[in-house]
Amino acid sequence: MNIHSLVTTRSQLSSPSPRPARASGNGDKSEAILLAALSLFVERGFHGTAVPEVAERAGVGAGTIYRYFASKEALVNVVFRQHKQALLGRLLADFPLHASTREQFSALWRRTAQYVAEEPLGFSFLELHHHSSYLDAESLALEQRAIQFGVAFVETAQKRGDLRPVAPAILIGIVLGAFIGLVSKSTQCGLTLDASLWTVAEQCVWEAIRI
Amino acid sequence: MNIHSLVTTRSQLSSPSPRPARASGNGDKSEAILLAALSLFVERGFHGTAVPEVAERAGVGAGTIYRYFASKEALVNVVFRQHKQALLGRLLADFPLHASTREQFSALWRRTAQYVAEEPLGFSFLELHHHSSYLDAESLALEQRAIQFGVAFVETAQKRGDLRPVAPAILIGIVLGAFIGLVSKSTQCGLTLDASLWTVAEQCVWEAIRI
Amino acid sequence: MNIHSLVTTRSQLSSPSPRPARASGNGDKSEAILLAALSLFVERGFHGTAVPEVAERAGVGAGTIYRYFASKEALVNVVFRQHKQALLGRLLADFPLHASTREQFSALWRRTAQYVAEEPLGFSFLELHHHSSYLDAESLALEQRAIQFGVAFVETAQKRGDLRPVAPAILIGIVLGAFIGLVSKSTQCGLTLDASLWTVAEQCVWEAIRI
Amino acid sequence: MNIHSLVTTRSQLSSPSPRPARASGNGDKSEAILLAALSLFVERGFHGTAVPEVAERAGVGAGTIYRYFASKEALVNVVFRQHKQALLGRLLADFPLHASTREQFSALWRRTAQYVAEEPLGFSFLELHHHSSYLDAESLALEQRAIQFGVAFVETAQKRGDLRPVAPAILIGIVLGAFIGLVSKSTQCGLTLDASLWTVAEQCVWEAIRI
DNA sequence: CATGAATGAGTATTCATTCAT
DNA sequence: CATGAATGAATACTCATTCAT
Repeated sequence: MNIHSLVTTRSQLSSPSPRPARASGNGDKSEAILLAALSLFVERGFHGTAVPEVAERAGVGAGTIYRYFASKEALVNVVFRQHKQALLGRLLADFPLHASTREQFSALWRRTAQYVAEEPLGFSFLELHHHSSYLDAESLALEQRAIQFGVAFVETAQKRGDLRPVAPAILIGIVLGAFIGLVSKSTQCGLTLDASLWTVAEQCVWEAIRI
Repeated sequence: MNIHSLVTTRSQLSSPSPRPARASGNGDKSEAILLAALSLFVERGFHGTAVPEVAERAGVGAGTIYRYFASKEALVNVVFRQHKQALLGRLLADFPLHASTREQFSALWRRTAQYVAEEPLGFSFLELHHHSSYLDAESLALEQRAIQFGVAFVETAQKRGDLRPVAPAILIGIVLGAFIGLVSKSTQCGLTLDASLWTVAEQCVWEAIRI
Repeated sequence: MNIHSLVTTRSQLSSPSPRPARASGNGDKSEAILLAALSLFVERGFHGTAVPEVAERAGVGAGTIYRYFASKEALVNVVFRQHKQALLGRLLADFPLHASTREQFSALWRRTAQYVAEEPLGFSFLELHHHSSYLDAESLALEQRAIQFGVAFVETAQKRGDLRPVAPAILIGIVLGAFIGLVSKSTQCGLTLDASLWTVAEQCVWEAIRI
Repeated sequence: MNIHSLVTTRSQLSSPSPRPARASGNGDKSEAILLAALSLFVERGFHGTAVPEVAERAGVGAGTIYRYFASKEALVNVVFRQHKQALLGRLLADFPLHASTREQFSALWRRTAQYVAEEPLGFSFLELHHHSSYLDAESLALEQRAIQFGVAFVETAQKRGDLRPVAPAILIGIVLGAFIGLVSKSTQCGLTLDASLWTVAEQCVWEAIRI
């Protein structure tokens, strides 16, 4: 699969917050539950979070959660997909297919940084936690799509001779890992990542992978 | 605190596996429990792991765990310190204080890679999981020592003019993150990290931080 | 503190059984749990009673107990206070402050006998068991009030020259002990304590303490 | 059964402490276990006491207890019988069969007081705890013998016209209860029961039952 | 639809008892 | 004999899920 086809197959990738309100208006409750679940999962992890806690933080009854989600596991999977899709959507939307690799890299980097700024909890949940014990097939498939996109980007760039000729997984691991480590460490140290720091960091990581 | 004093204060940092066998031989049970706990914590996380599961995988009775560890929390802290100390011990042992920054970086990179090769579960546990909800004071202090060492290394190298002049947390985040991302991604993709891949990756990440 | 002030400070002393039913009706469950706990604590003591046993006898799920009581210890303290208050309430209600010592003694004796007749389990629990290992501050304070009342009664009567001039604790120990021994022994022997036996016993014990 | 036959059937009633040492000398361990068990049962009750605690206080291994006693229940029954027999032995030994009722009562009262002074833990265990949930047939039989002795004493005295003509259980309950209440209350209040207090109390209780 | 009381399977932990040394 | 490490059944308590209101 090449990068072109991945970018244009943008089915059902939507951002979480400005979701089109359903006529019934119960999207409010569902959204409140998803938000409460997200923040608790980030704080205490999936197994460390009790469903009644989610209900309380969402301001709904415990039973209500089960009107919107079949189980605690179903809930965490919706949270996962909601945010994975939001991030992936941003990366793919109007992806500059014909720009230089450096410009493409910069676009990906800045879009992800933007996502971190706007959805810090979403990013923390997606990237700072281990999901292996509860993701279902649909979530895993979504994750696969994201990986394929990364691989396609790297392979295309390598063919152009812009990136080091090593296994894409290596480069992706380094870049994504560096990004996550950056966010995580600066949060840990109370360091605010402003535009200039993001730019410096982008330059650093670009140096790691470029030829 | 400078890097010299940190490196020479190498109190009680020992590797986990070749622990000096006690005459009584009951270290066996304790070790089996620690090993079982480690692998389960890696698979399912602390909160997702039940004590009886640990007992079963260790091949001991559930009650036996409490002869060696006061509680599930005490157990996870021993696991944490055991491996954090092992890793930190390797990094600090005979650290080449008078070598060039590049050589020091290489030593740290290869020693950590060596640790990953020998104790993959230990590394996964240490770096791929969120420990904030259960670490006790002693474990946090140990973690602090590791961070101080990293900061001291970076600051020393920056004074020498060898590393980019940005907040140490940024560089540490990038390097450590890249390392973790590399390990995690290659595991995910079934890619074996051999010596040459480690060397390439080291070169990549060095390019990210050097001036 | 004198007997007059104790008797008129009759705050929140209520009898357990005819508790004003709440509209919601969940007092039923709570009451069933308290009743089941009471009977089991009498039979086997606090430490000899398992929470699931209480649940089963109350006809509720084990978890339900924890919706009404924070812990097994909280439960036993509510049981204790419920019955201690009921007994103390009966003793203090409209206490004949201006009657003769003999009449006051008779009132106390008959009121306690009445309580035994109506709440035999409550009395057994209160007086036939050692509570020291689990009573909380509130329960101990209540117990203290009961003791103060007894001491005040004895001291007042001694000043009037109606009771033997020995330490109140001695007289209280004898009277209360005799009452308890009487109840306990007659239960043991299958002897029903009817009105005439109560009257005889009262006369006996009065002879023990009067001048 | 009359009092004469009971007093002369003094089979196997022995005092606990100066037990004839067995040749093997392991009576020491057994005795240490019984002593430790006694003090713990008094402090925390049977169900609140763990066997390893008994072992530790006795200064023996946990397994050793099971060389002397078949189970925790067997142990508590031996403790019970040991002390019940000791008390009963004192009461029956050289009982003044031909003295006046008043003198006989005084003997019983003072002998029991003496027992309290010498074996306070034994008395506390026997009389201040509920044993119904673990006593075996042999212990219950011993208890029956004690009761029969009391009944025989009362009936004999009643025939002589010295005690009130009410059911013996009533009088026994009052006397025994008063004795226990006295000990218990004075302990509670930190009051030392000296010879004169014992004498006063005896006079009080005698007044309760005499004609 | 929404609720939250009720539940029982599941959790961490304790403890009476056994048995290899 | 004496031990104490080992155990697993039992305990107090939690929590995902259901269902009557």
